[in-house]
Amino acid sequence: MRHVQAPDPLSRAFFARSPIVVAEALLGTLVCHRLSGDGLLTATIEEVEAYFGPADLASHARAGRTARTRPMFGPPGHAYVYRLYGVHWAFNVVAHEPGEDAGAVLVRAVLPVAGVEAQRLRRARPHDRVERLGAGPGRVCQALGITGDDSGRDLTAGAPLWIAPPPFARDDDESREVLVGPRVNVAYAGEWADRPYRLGLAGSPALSRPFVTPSPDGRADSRPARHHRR
DNA sequence: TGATTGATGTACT
DNA sequence: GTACATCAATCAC
Repeated sequence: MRHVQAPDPLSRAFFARSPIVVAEALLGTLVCHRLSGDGLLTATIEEVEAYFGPADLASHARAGRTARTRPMFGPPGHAYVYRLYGVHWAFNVVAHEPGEDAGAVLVRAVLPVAGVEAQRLRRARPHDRVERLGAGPGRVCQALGITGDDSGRDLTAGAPLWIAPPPFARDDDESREVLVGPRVNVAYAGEWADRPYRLGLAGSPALSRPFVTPSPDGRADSRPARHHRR
């Protein structure tokens, strides 16, 4: 396999902003995981969700600081990994402004870049198309080999797990356009369930599911919500 | 000490 | 479209 120069990690300051700002900034960036045996696995972030502090009824921080959620209340730029439905892992990046107590960005979908075959073999369904290997929070962790052991890890310190700036220019396609919608499966969160905190790259083949915005009459709109160009 | 609950994915009809 | 695996964290006694 071709040797790949490991890119530098994003700085602490990148993550020390509002979760929704960090969420949008993370689109197109590169998750890097160096694993003994598989070498360097990388994938671009295609879809994210922002979660705020205790006031956000959809956020794990709503219950306050617990053993599980401790990383969310810690310094920005660390990983928060938790078990979902007792089956899957989900990968978050801790992000909040200085002075705020908690916040994180859930990585819902990635597109494998380096170590694609290794990522394929890690998946329960290795026959999936590359574009679908990381299309969902659980799939992200399976493909990249991220587990609960990584929770609390500093993502700004480089190997073994870090996030690097976008590796590709996206000037000439519509992937720079950002889709916006409500977060997935947080209906229990009252008014917070409807807030537009799910972001994705328009035209990405790796989205976990389509973006659909509710229209004022309550029916689903057939067109995805469009955001400004970046 | 026991019961419920998910920021889901996969297999199956 | 529906069923269900599978379990840590959390909450109700």
